[in-house]
Parts: sequence; C-alpha cells; structure tokens
Amino acid sequence: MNSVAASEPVARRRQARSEATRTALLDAALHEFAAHGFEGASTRSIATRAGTHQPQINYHFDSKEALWLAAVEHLFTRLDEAMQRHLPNGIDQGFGPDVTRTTFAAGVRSFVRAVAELPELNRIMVQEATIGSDRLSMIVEQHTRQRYQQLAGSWRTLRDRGEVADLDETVVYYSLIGAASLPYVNAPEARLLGLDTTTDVFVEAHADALVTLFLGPEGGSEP
Amino acid sequence: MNSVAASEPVARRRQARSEATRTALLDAALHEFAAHGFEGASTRSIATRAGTHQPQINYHFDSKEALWLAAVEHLFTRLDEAMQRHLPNGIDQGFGPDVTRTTFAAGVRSFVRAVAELPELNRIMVQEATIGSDRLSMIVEQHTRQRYQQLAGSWRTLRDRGEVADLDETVVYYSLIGAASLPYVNAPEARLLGLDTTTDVFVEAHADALVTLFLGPEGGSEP
DNA sequence: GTCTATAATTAGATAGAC
DNA sequence: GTCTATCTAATTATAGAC
Repeated sequence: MNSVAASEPVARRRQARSEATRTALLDAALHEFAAHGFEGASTRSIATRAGTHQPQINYHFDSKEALWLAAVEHLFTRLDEAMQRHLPNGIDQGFGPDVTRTTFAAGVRSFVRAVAELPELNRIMVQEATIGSDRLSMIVEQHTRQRYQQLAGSWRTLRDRGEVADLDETVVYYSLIGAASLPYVNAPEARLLGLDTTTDVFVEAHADALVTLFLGPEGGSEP
Repeated sequence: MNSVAASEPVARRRQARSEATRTALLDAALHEFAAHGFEGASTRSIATRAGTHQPQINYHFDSKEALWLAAVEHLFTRLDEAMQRHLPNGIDQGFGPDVTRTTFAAGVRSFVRAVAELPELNRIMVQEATIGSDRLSMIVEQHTRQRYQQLAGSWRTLRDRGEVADLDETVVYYSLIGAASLPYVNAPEARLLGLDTTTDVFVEAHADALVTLFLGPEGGSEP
C-alpha cells in the first residue's frame, strides 16, 4: 500500500548519497592528481581521501582517465566562476574584444586571485603540458586555445593602439600566466623559504605587481 | 707474464663502459622524471631509454630515489654552467652583491637562455615543489635557498637605490622565475597552440621582454 | 549504491649465471 | 658489469554478496 510512498524518500536519500560520494571523489581526485600527476596518483589514495572505497571510482566514473577528465572539467568551471567573481562591478570581461587598459588590469587582478584560489589547476596544467598526451590535446582544444586567443588578442589590440609596451603577444601570454601562477603552484617550496604566498596580503601585492609590470606604474588608468 | 699488462686495458674498457651506462641512465632519468614525475616514471622505462636493463639502476645507484638525487644534482650543475656561459664577457655574476641594472639585465637574459636549454629542471622543480616531500626539502636546502637569497637581495638593493619599481622582492622572485620558465616547461602545449618556443628567435624576444617588464623600456642601461 | 574479495598487470628490488 | 629470471608489493579494474 504505502510501499510506493515510502520507497521514494529512500531512493532520494540513496541518490543524494551517491551524488555526495561522486563530489567527494572529484575533490579528492583534484588534490591527488595535482600533487602526484596522473600516473603518480593512485585510485586507492583518491578513494581513501574521499572517505570511500577504491571500486567506487569505477562505478561512478568509467576509469581513472574518465575521473581525471571530469575533475579537469570541474576545475575549469570553477576557474570561470572565480574569475567572474573577482572582477569589479561594471566590468564583465577582462580580456574580451572591448579591452581597454582598465579592463586588462582588472583581468590580471582577477586572474591572480583566481589562480591563487585554485592552485590545483596550474599544477595539473603544468604536469600535462610537459608531455604530449591525449589529455593535453583535450585540455588545449576544450579550454586553453580559446583563452589563449582572448588574452593574446587583447594584448595585440592594446599594443596596436600604443597603450602598452611593444612586446610579442605569445611572450606576454606565457610570461603572464607563469608569473601569475608560480607562487601558488610552488606554495610548499615558498613555505620552506619562509614565505606564505597564500595570504590575502601576498595575493594583492602580487596582483598589483603584475599590473605594474605589464601596464606600467600608472596601473590600469587610461592613457 | 703479460696477464697484468693485457688485463689493464680490459679493466679500463669495462670502466669506460660502466661510466657510459651511468651517464646514459642519468640522462634518461632526467627525461622520464621531468615527463612523468618521480612516482610516475618507472625504472624500467628509464633503463630502456638508456639502452640497458632495469636492474642496472640498482647496481649503479642504490635505489630509484638515489637515481633521482644524482639526476637533480647533475641538472643544477648544468644550470650553473649554462648561466655562466650565457653571461656576456666582463660580467661574471648577474645577481651578486655588486648588482647594477646592467648586471641584473644580463642575469635575466642568461637565466632565460639557460632555462630554455634545460626545460627538465623547471619541470622537475614544479613537480616536487607542489608537495612537501623529502626531495623538495633537499632541493631547497642544497640549491634553491641560496639562489632565492641572491636574486631577492639583488632586487632589494636596486629598489633601495630607486633604480627599479617599488615591488616586493619575493613577488619579483616568483614572477620572474615563472615568467622565464613557463614557455619551455609548457613547450608541448605551445606546439599545440601553433607556437614554437624552442627557437632562438623566441628565446631572445622572451629575454628582451622580461628585461623590459622588470627594468623598463631602457633595458639594462644605468640611470 | 556500497561493500569485500580478487583477478590481471605492473612496480621496484634482488639472486645468481656469465 | 651486465644479463635473465624472479620475488614481493602495489597498481587498476572486475565479480558478486548485500
């Protein structure tokens, strides 16, 4: 009689628990892949960190590789969200087609704050970008190429207007990303050197410094 | 009678061959560790790349970890040699106590050229600096701390003289290293984007760009 | 959906012939 | 010194009970 009415909450509870382990596995995977690389991270340690058992990975995802793909997808979504959140009101895109010195400066600042928040992203990027794998091709086609074209194009626009230094846009792209991410990628090394790069004070000083380096001491003011 | 006289060349030939496999193992180890990380690189693939067999690693080195240590030691020696070689005549230290805008600029240029030559170094550094391991502690105490103090100290000196922008030296340290190394660490990704960062043209444009960014458009000229 | 048990493969390291 | 053969432990993935 009430078997249908009573079974629904049970199914919903099971579904909620399933979603919870899936999310826990994703978060744990990010941490382990970032720390040890794809080959170095073991599915056992990921499952243990997620508070569950190793076969759950093959149940919720098809394979270790599928788990990696889902984790990276999740990470880039969080990057977009973080960059948007760290942009000031009134600016909705730092490196878009309507770029100005002001929006570029805001883009640099939001990018620094976002990568400081998500060190796993650049750790995984560096580990994969180091060898030519299918995983690297996937990242480039799905995520990197578009961002590269936006940032490089923005610099070219500003440079053609004479509003920034006469530097090659591909050089600027890699220099900016490298300069923005290394303090957070290498945070454990910085700790051993007596530095804490995870504080707001450091992140803001770092963001200000990159604006000064790339746009000059007048920062993001218009010419 | 001639057993002693004849056996010497044989022993010498054996010793030479032994040294050759040792060196081949070191080079192969650098490549594999840089590509896959410490855990991800297998001693079998290292031995195969070196043209020998896996047990040779435990014969010539005590363990996988000992091989890693020897490889990193070798790598920093090559970094020193490369940086010295890329300095112009008359300047024997870019970031030493006698730093000027001229020597700093020369140091930046020689550093860019050196890391372009040795992408394995920064790949291994990033992989290890990402987690707190005994290997990271060893790198920091043996190699990184001294270089950090030299570079940061040089920037502080120039800044206190008012010869460079008023930027925190720790921010400058990580920004400079990140900006200098990423195009070569991520060279496979750059290839997928249609860029070749391994050409002399790129490396020199990159070196010039970093001098412009950190020392201004007048480059390394004295104030 | 989650668990235990286990299959199949591969890892680093060692033994012993040559 | 270098090789083949092998040990032990750890890996990813699967089977099947609950």
